[in-house]
Amino acid sequence: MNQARIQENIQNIINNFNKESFIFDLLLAYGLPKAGITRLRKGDRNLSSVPGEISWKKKLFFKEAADNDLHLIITNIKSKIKHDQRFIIVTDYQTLLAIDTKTDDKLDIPLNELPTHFDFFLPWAGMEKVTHKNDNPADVKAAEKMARLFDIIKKDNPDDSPEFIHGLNVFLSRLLFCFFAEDTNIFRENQFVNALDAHTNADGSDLGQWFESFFLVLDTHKEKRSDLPEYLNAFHYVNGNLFNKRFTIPQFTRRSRQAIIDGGQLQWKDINPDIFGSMFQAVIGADQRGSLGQHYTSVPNIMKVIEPLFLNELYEEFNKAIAHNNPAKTNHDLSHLLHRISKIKIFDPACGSGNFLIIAYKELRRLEMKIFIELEEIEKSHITKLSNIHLNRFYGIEIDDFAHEVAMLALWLTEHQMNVEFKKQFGQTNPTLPLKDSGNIVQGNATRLNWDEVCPKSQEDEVFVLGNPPYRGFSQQSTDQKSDLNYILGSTTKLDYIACWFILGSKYIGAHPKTSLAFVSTNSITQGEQVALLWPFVLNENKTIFFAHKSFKWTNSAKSKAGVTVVIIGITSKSINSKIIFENSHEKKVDFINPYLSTSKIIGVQKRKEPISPFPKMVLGNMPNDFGGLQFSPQEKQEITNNFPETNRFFKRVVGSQEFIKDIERWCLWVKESDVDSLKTIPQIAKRLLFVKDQRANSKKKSYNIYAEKPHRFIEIRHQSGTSLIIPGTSSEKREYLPIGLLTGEIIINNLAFAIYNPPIELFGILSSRIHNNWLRAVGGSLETRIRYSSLLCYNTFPFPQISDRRKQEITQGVFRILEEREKHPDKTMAQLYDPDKMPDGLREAHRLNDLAVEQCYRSRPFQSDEERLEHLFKLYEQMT
DNA sequence: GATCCGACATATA
DNA sequence: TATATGTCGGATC
Repeated sequence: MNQARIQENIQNIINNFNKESFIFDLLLAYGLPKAGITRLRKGDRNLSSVPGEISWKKKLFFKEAADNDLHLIITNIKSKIKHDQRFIIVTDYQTLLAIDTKTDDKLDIPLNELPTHFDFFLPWAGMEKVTHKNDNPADVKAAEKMARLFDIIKKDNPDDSPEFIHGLNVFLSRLLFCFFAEDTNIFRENQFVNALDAHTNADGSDLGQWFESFFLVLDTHKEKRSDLPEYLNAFHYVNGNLFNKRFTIPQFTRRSRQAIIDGGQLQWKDINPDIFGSMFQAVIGADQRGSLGQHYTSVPNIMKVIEPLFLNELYEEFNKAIAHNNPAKTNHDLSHLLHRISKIKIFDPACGSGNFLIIAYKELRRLEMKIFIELEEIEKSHITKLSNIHLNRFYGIEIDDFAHEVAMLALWLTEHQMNVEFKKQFGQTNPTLPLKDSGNIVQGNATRLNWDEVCPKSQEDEVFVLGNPPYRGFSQQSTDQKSDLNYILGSTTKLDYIACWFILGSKYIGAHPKTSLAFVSTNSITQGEQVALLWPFVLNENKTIFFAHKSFKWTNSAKSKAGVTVVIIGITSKSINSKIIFENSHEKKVDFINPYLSTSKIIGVQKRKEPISPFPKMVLGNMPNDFGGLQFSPQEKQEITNNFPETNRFFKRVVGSQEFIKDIERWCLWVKESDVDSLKTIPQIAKRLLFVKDQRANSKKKSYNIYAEKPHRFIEIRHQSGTSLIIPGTSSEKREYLPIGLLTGEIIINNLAFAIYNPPIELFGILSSRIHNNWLRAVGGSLETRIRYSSLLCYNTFPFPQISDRRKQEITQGVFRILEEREKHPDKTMAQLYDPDKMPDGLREAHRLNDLAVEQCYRSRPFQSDEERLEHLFKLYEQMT
């Protein structure tokens, strides 16, 4: 049961309040076993015989009270209860008091406010109030410690061969296992570090040898061991292939030996295998240290993937089964579900150190436990309950050798943790040692491997592909990554590297009836030019997007978080009627989700060289490619013109997005060929020209090299004198209107904005209209969530009808109204004028009138909503293309 | 020659 | 450190 459902349940209790059933309804709302609650109600499970009191072992002590001193009553109860009841509740049905006996948290609220405090009782639903489960400083500390240890050992062993590095990776993961084992009852407490400390020399000289024999012991059955000192023989057989290969063990020194002993002092049981593995990923490459853990996926984000991908559906089946009034039916359905979840395969083709696999494993084990609890309630049987969810149905591909070692290790550690949880509940469990098979984690390049070989599937297999593959924009990709993309697509492309995973994932799903996929991805594959490039390769063979999380900012608890905005996309070939869009923690059921993650019936808008509407040409501003050399701040310019007043004529104002929006003064050199010689006589300018010349000459690009000989000029010049319409290339998404402007005089627009030279005035009105804004947001690119204008994608594709001169005049009048309103605030920048909270009323009204005039051109009936505007635009777009 | 993008970049409070 | 909001020129077509 998820939290939203629980909250809904509680709201229902309050809305249809019933004194008699309140407490039982409350327990039901959290998904506690129905059969148990029924028996509690009948009385045979109630440990209290006092009327108005309900006492349920480990769960609840409830008391109805008419007295006015509820506080006194609850304190009294707290001091007397003896069946480990988690919550005490006392109420007079006006006020509700509650105590969480485990955390000592208290609740004191009017009863009708219960829905907003529903989280207080979440432990009933198996959700502990761990405030920052994913913000564990212990993980970071441990990772840093391991990184230091790695450095020390590396320094003492200057061997860079791949074999040695691999051996070191394996050694570190074994060490991690030992640390963890002695803190979590796999070994005895401190058994490993004590043994090491007592039986090796302080200078580290014999430590390598000791590890060699120690690992051999862990890999040998107790019966097969002989002549071992008692302290070594006391270690259990571990197996699981963790210790079965021989590698060169590094040399140790006093320092590295001490570092290992110090490592044992950490509280390893506080560490989450879900996260800590990711931290260690960056241990190896010193160049990655700064970005330690930047890219690991936090538990909440993993949940955003696995819940809609499969977990919610499994819980639906679970809830349906326990809702039967017929125990035999419930029993049957639950057994079926048990079987189903034991057969599920989970596959992460970019698994890193296995976070997704670990969380998925944990969630399946938890569901399995809940099913066992329900079955127990029904049967009171003593069938042997042992988990049937095995690590060998978890698959992964990881390119990094160390991460892949850690992934296998972390899966074992998680299995152990779940076994401990299981034992607490059922008194027995599968033994942790000797370790069984771990997950099927393959080390390799996922873009080159055959996924069907890594995770084979029969027609009956239910497979869920998930993960957070690497993102890399086209100009950041390495040569190898480019050839990976090329290999998959058969041609060069401007797609992000993650496209490999979507395309291969789609191929892997094929037409398989029981396979779905969901990845966390950079949002740029759902915007701008990439949409039309990527999605035809993905949404083939009846595949659809069946859920999507719209753009949200990437976060985790790493020190320096990756700067990216992400989406989550689920794809399947199953036919699913109602798709779900998640946005700002709200979900919306829809019929269709397009690759922009909205609901219009549009697949992808392609870049166009020419406008489809009767518009003049829009061009990118003038591109300096000057490495900063040809542009000057007012101070820099003044320094020169003060000394050489005749140089004033060489400078012109230059405007990009920022200069226009924030009214920033900036100057550039803009000269005729004939003036170049006199330019060179000014020392400050000559210096700049030399700089530009050098930079251009050193560029990899031939076209830049050519212009090294003309360092006084911008490389690409498109300027025309007269009036120009400026459209900023990037602008905040918070603004209701795109701030555009008319520039007069010789102002140079640079490549950070677009220009229409000597435009018809009504174009100003059309491009600043709400309906055009809708279009940009729908089909344009973006920088994270900022609006990014582009001529080919936004302007040339914008459908606008041919209009009469009268209409043109109406719009032109509106434009003048907007300009007048702006002029009333000469001291304000565009950023201030278009701040959605502070926009002057007059300006807003002028825009409203402009919108009306523009929208009149499409149809006489006014549009009711943005959705309606977009529908209309898409229809028109299809007609016009 | 022209342009769209960034597991971003940078200023500001 | 968190928040707000747009640089610059590389790589590709």
